[in-house]
This record gives sequence, structure tokens and C-alpha cells, in this order.
Amino acid sequence: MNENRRVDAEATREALLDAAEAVFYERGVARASLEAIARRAGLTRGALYWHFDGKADLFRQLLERVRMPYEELVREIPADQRTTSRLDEIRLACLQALERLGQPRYRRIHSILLHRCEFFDDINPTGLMAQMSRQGIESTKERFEQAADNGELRSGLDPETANLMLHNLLRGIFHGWHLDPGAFALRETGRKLINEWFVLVRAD
Amino acid sequence: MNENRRVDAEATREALLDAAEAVFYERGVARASLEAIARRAGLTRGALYWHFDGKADLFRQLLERVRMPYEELVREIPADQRTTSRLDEIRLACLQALERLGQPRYRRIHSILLHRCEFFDDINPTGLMAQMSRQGIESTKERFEQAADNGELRSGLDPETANLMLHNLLRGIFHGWHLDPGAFALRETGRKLINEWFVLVRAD
DNA sequence: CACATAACATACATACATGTATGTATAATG
DNA sequence: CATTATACATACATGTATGTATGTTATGTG
Repeated sequence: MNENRRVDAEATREALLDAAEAVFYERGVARASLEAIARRAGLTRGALYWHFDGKADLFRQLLERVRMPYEELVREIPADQRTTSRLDEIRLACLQALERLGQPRYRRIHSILLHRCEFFDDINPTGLMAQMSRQGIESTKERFEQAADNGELRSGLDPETANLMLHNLLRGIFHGWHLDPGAFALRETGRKLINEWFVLVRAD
Repeated sequence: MNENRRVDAEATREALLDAAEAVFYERGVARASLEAIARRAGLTRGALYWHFDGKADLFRQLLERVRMPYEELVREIPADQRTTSRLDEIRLACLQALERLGQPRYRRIHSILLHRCEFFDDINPTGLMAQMSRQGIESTKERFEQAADNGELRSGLDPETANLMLHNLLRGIFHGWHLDPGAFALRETGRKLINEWFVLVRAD
């Protein structure tokens, strides 16, 4: 059967991606040599060049592992926390995002994106993050408008501003945590800040 | 006079720092060669190695150019905006910080710190930023406590949480702007978000 | 005026990382 | 059973950055 060889090859491909994640994280993308990555996976650069076109391609494929569209976050909200409030839906989705970002894989790859890579070749991490950011802001925009229509938002606060403020607060929390993961408890402090913010913007 | 030679040497040192700032910004720290930096300054690597110990030393000395302690920000608040409100002092200091961060030199160097360098040798940009962040949070902590004592803070919101939320919001705004400077007007959008946040936390 | 030193430029030796070319074993195929 | 393609390993050729060693020049000094 040809299938056996295919799954073996796929396994080494995954091993190379795991190794790249580890080495990128430890030494930074620029100082990470393909030799070190291959050896970490118990292979040689020959295997790496067989599966990938080079460091840029490897990096690109690594990022495929961390995507999280808003709808997915909403779907993952625990069933016992279902709500009809738009504002609460957004809030719970944010908490869900924090939950995800705390997981090792998300944490490592985002840490690489934030602090362990510069742009190189045709790869522009900043551009990628900007795109992800815009996408996130866009996906909650109409929810905030609905919340405003429902009268859930504090009077005088327009939904556009609220949406922007939330995303920038989230971004700040996320970056702050990555800056000093030891001193900053993402789950607890993050939850608290998010919840308190929603208290502030919710109409009495 | 020996003085002439000293100021000449100091001028080339500055030129090398300017060149480093430009090349780091354009190509990223890792891909920036000392050769390119020296030539950008109209010199050779010989001059660079005369004034600096290498890339790490060069980078370190570049960062000396951007420091902004809280007291300095308060001192720079326009005289016509003097206030006795603690909360307003913090707010105006934040706006002042935004003003500074928008200036080319601050912008370029922070952009290098955020998106154009990985750690290398004994340099740890993340650690440096974490330190600056902690320092900033610490410097406004007691001001928020004073504001709370004055009854300026919305009831139910403790000063510690407010302080953390503000710094994370600021961080998010700052990062968001650096992520996409074109789509995000630091001065206007930043001012607006900060001002709106202070409206939210201020007691009625 | 000899000369010593500051402030550079030039030259060289070394070290890697990359990309590619070539070798090889194993499994599928006809 | 011969063959062929897959999935790697090995070997090599090249480019490039770095650190240092060695010139070179002008300026100040005794």
C-alpha cells in the first residue's frame, strides 16, 4: 500500500514543523538554522528541503496552525453560559479567546510572531498580524451595533468606539502577557480586566 | 586644539547611530549588516568598530535615545491645560505620551523594538520592554490611588484594576498603530479612545 | 621638526547558513 | 523480478557577515 509511506511522510512533516516551532521559539527565527531544526527532528536538511521550500515556507506553514475566527470562539462558549445578550456574547467570546491564547501551541507561535521574528524574504509578520487584527475588529463590529440597538450600551458611547477600545484593550492585555508571562496571569488578570471593562460599558 | 577632533568624532558617532536606526528600520536588525550601516553613514566598518563593540553595543546605545519617564510627561503638559484633578493629570500625561510616540525618532526606534528585532547576543528586547512597561505601570499606580481617595473614580472600580486597564489599553493602541500606521491615526483615534475611557471610569 | 596618538580605512582569516546536486534505500508497480 | 519514484541523507559550492590585524593620515605635542 502506498498509504503507509504517505502517513510516514506526513508524520515527518509534522515533526519538522514541531521542531521549527521549538527552535524558532528558543533562538528566534533569524538565528535558527535549518540544520538545527532538522537535527532537532532527528533528520537532516535533506528532509526539510524535501517537504518545504526553505525557511520562509516553513514559517508560513507554521502559522496555519493558529487561526481562530470569531464564529469558532462563539461556538466554543460553554453551554451553561448561553446568553441572549449581544454584549455578553462578545464578552464570552473574548474570554474564550484568552483561553485559547493561553494554550502552549498558541502561546509559542504567537510569541514567535510577537518577539522572535523579523520580516524576511517575502514574509511580513507585521502585515499578517495587521490582517488578523483587522479581521477581528471587523467580525465584532456589527455585534456591537446590534448591542447598541438593543440598548445594552451605555448612553453616549457609540458602538464603533466601544469596538475599537475593546480590541485595543485585548491587544494590550495579550501583548502585556507575552512581555512578561510570569508576572501577568493571562487567565485571571485578563478575565478580570475584560469583565470589568464590560461592566463599564454596559448600560445601567 | 584637541577639541575639534573630539567633536568631529562625536559627529561621526551620531552619524553611525542615525545610519543604524535607518538600516535597522529598513532591513530589520538581524539582516542589517554592519557594512551596510557604515556605508550608509559614508564610512567603513573600521569606523564602526572604533566607536562601538559590535552590533549589540550599537543597538544598546540606540535605545538610549528613547526614554520617557512619567514626570517628564507631566512637565510637558501644556500650561493652559493645568488641572488639579489627579485623573485629568494622568489623562493628559497619556495624551502627551501619544504625542511623543508619534514623533519620527520615537516611532522608528519603537518600531524596531516591536517588529524589527529578535533577541541576539546578550540583548533581550522583550526584557527591556517589559522593564519599561513595569516602570510605567508603577509610576501611575499611586496617582490612581490618590484619584480614588479623591472620589474621582467610579464606585466599584478599584484603582489597581483601573491602572492596569489603562496601561493595557494604551499598549494595545500603541501596538495597533505600529501594526498599521496608515489605517490608524495615533493622535486622533488614540486621543479619542483614551478620552472616552476616562469618561467611562470617572465618577458621575 | 620628530613623533605619537586619534580616527579612521583596508585586508584577511574564519565561520556559518543556504541552496543545490548527487547518492541511496525502501517500497510500490508492471 | 526489474524498475521506478519516493523520501530522505550526504557532499559541495557559494555568498556573506563578523572580528581582527594591519595600514594610513592628519593633528596635536614636546
